[in-house]
Amino acid sequence: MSQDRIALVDVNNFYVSCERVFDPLLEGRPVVVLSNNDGCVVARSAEAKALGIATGTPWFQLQAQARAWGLMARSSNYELYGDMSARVMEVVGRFGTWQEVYSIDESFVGLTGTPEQLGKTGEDIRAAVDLHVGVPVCVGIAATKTLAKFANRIAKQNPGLGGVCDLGAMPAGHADAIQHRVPVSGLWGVGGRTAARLKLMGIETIAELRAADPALIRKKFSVVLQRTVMELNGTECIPHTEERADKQQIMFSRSFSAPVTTVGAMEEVMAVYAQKAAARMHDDGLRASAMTVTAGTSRFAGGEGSFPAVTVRFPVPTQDPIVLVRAAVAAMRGSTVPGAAYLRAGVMFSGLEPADGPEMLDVFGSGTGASQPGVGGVLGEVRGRFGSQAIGIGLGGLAAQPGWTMKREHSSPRYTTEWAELPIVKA
DNA sequence: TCTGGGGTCCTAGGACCC
DNA sequence: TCTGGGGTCCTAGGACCC
Repeated sequence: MSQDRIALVDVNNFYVSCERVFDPLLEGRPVVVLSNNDGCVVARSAEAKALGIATGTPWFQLQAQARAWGLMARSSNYELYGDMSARVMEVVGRFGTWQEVYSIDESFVGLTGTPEQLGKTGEDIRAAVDLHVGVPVCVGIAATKTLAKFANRIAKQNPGLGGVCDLGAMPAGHADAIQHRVPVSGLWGVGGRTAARLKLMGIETIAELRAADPALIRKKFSVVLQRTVMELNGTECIPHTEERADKQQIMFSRSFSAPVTTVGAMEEVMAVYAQKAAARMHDDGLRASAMTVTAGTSRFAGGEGSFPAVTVRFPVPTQDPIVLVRAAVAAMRGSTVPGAAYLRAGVMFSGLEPADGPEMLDVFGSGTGASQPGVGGVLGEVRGRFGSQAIGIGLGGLAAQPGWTMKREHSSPRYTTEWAELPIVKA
C-alpha cells in the first residue's frame, strides 16, 4: 500500500566531506574542520570522532598531538560549503514531491510509495548524490519530521543499514527497543535543559517521552515539546514550508586574531563589519529598521569583562551602507571600556523588510534615514567583478589587512566559485 | 598565546487600548 | 459594596538547532 512519508536527507560530516571531494589525501584519515579564526573544532571525520575528539574542542589543545595522530585540519571555507550545499539540495530535491531545506547540509523531502519503493528511493538518493556531487548522505524515512530525524540517526549509527533507515520497514519491535534505550536528549528539539527537567519527572528515554501525556507536557514545558510528543506518536505537528521564511535578522560577528584595545581599531572593526552585514542585506533585497552592535572581551579571562551592546533604531528603514557604517561607528564609540582587550565584535540588523517597499518620508529631517539610491548596488557590482576586497567605505576600505583580521591558516581554495582557484587535475 | 557563528521559535511580562 | 478583563504589540530572555 502506498504511503506518504517524510525523508530527512543529510550529508555525513558535511564540511569534512566537502574538503575530501577535492583532496583525496584526506580520505581515510582523521580530519577536523575549524571554526572561524581557527578557534575550535566544528566538524570531524569518523576517524577523528574515533580518536575521541569532541565538537568544540579548541584547536590549540589538539595541535600538539596532531602529528602523532596523523590528524589533518582545515579552516572553514564557507564559500565552498555553500556551493556544495546548493548542488546536494538540487539533486535531493529531484526525488521529493516537496522539499524543505532545513540547514546547510539537511533537507526534508516528501516521498510517496510502498515500503519497498521508499527504501529503494532512499538508496537512489544516496547513489545520485554520490555520482553528481561526491559526498555521502544518510536517509531517514518516517511519518513525521521528528521521527525522520530519529530514523536518520539510526541510519548513521548502524553502517549495516547502508545509510538508509525506513522506520516503518524495520523488524517489529526493533525501533521500539531503540527508543527504550536512547535518552531524550538524542531527539530533535530536546536539549540539555529540557532533558534535565524531564528526568526530574522520571522521563529519561524516548519511549518514556512518547508515552507521556501531551497536555501535561504542554503545561509543564511548552507547545514545542508537546509537538515532539505527538510527532513521536506519528501525528504530524510541524508544518513543512517549501519557501524559506523571510529572514528576521542579519548578523556579522567574528572574533579577532589579536585583541583590539583602542577606540580607533574598534572603529575600523565596526566600519568593516557593518559593511559586511550591509552587503548581505543588499544581496537579500532587504533594509533594516534597527541595528545592534556588540563587542566582548574574553569569556575565559578572570574578572568582570566588558560586553557592550548598543541598539540603534533608524527613523526610516535603510540599507544604505554609508548610513549604516556611520551609525555603527557612532553607536560603539563611548561604549567600550578604555584599555580593555576586546576579542570579538558583531553587527546585527533587525526589523527587516523588503527594500523595494514604500519609502517613508523622513519628516523629522534627521538625515540619517533616507537611503541614497544605489550605493549598496554599486558596491556590490564592483565587488562582484573585482573581488570582495576591491572597494569599501571609509575605514572599511582598508587596503592592507588590519592586525585583527581572522586567522585562517589551513584554508582550502574556493574550488567551485573562483576561476583562479579551480582544482587542477593531472593525468 | 590560542576557546565559533548565525540563526529560529516560544514565553512572560509590561505598556497601552477600549 | 463592587476595584475588570480581553486584546494587541513589543521586548528581553530562554532554549534549541546546525
